[in-house]
Amino acid sequence: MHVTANLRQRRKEARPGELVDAALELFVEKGFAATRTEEVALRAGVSKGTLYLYYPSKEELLKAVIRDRLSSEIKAGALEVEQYAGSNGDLMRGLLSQWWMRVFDSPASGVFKLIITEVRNFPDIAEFYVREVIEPGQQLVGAVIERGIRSGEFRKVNVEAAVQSLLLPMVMLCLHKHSLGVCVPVASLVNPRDFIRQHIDLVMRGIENKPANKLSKRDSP
Amino acid sequence: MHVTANLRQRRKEARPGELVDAALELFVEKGFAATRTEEVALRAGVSKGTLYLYYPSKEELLKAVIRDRLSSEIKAGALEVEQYAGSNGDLMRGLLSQWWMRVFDSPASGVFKLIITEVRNFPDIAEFYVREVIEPGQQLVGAVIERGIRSGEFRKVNVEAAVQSLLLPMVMLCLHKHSLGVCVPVASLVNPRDFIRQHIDLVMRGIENKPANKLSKRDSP
DNA sequence: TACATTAATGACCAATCAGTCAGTATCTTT
DNA sequence: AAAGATACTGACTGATTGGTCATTAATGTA
Repeated sequence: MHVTANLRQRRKEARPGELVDAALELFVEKGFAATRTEEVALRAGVSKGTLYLYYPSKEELLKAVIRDRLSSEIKAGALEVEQYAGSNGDLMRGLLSQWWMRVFDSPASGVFKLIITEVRNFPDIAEFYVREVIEPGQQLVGAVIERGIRSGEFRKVNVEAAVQSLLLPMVMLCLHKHSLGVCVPVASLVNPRDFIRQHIDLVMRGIENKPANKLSKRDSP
Repeated sequence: MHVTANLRQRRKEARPGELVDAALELFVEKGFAATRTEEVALRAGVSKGTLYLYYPSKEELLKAVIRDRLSSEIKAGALEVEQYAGSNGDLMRGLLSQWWMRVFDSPASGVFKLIITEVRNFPDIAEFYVREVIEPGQQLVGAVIERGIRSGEFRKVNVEAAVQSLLLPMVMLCLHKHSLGVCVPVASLVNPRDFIRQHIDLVMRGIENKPANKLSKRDSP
């Protein structure tokens, strides 16, 4: 017989992470207001009471979700830029593909949807998000563009605008993945993997100072 | 004296539109689940009972909002393309700025947020939206690009990808307007008006076949 | 084994809210 | 002016759910 089925376990360390994982899934899936706290607890394998042992309210749980799942994704890649030595065009291509592969297929991509949907009801999340994600991200990409302009590799484009042109479609695909993409296969809209490569090529061609080459160069060592 | 203050009015024709307007505002503002039906009724200037006289349930109200506020915005502009005579580059610039001015400052921009946030809970909205908005929109922009390619004015880019690169940032700004933009002045992120102009220029430069300004190109025009 | 500590539970409560309906006010017709 | 038709109202209800807390059980300690 399954005595283990209703075995009560004490795992103080593991609970917060499991609760936050479950909450992220459900908040992204159904929205904050439509998600019941008991559902979150159940998916995390505990009872509702236990959830309130670790988080004082549903709202605090939401804030924990956003803080935890973002902080892990922010820090990576800033060093990457400082250390890189090749051309700024290649650096940019590498930086964006890297970011894309790390974020799009991870649960972190859901945080974007969470922000868009919930930030208006919880304004202090906005301040955190702008400070911790938007500004560092724009800074990073903008710095590469500026370096490219100074070196003559890039045209004198408006840096802020170019940053948006590069990043917004990528963020938008993350949103689609968790909304329309669930109902209609995303592939029928665009294949994310192919699109990102072509998008970067297209916009970078608008930024770079090269004469119009007809072929992309794939001939490095 | 203001007897008119609590004057009961019978305006069968005007109610549905007013209810849908109020619902769009509130659903975009607070989300579908967090909006109370009585709040919608009050903002529309009627009682809750009246709302249920015109819409059988909250969910049907949501579907009416999306259908009504989109159908008005879809039809415009398809003719515009057929009739235009100038260069495809100028046509595209005109088409996108036109769309942008019509949508961004109108309540219709909120529908994008509504779709992203609620479509997962109401999958039949997805099918409608893809058929009525996404596909016609992509078709339209894609057709201009294809015409430009055939005429030699544009490079042989991947049409679907180029469409996304052009449109997704514009949609994303509509989303921001109704989420982060309310908390943090959008201007501090980007000025939408300036950005759109520069965005179109940047991406179109990646699409068009012109030589890069001063630098030489291989073959003659 | 007996006792102390505390992680985990789930029945419970108070508040909220979608949807109803018996009744009221306004308009139309005669 | 009276009667009939109907747009409108708002108090009410049943169901749901965020949050609580007395109780239970797992673990550590002697």
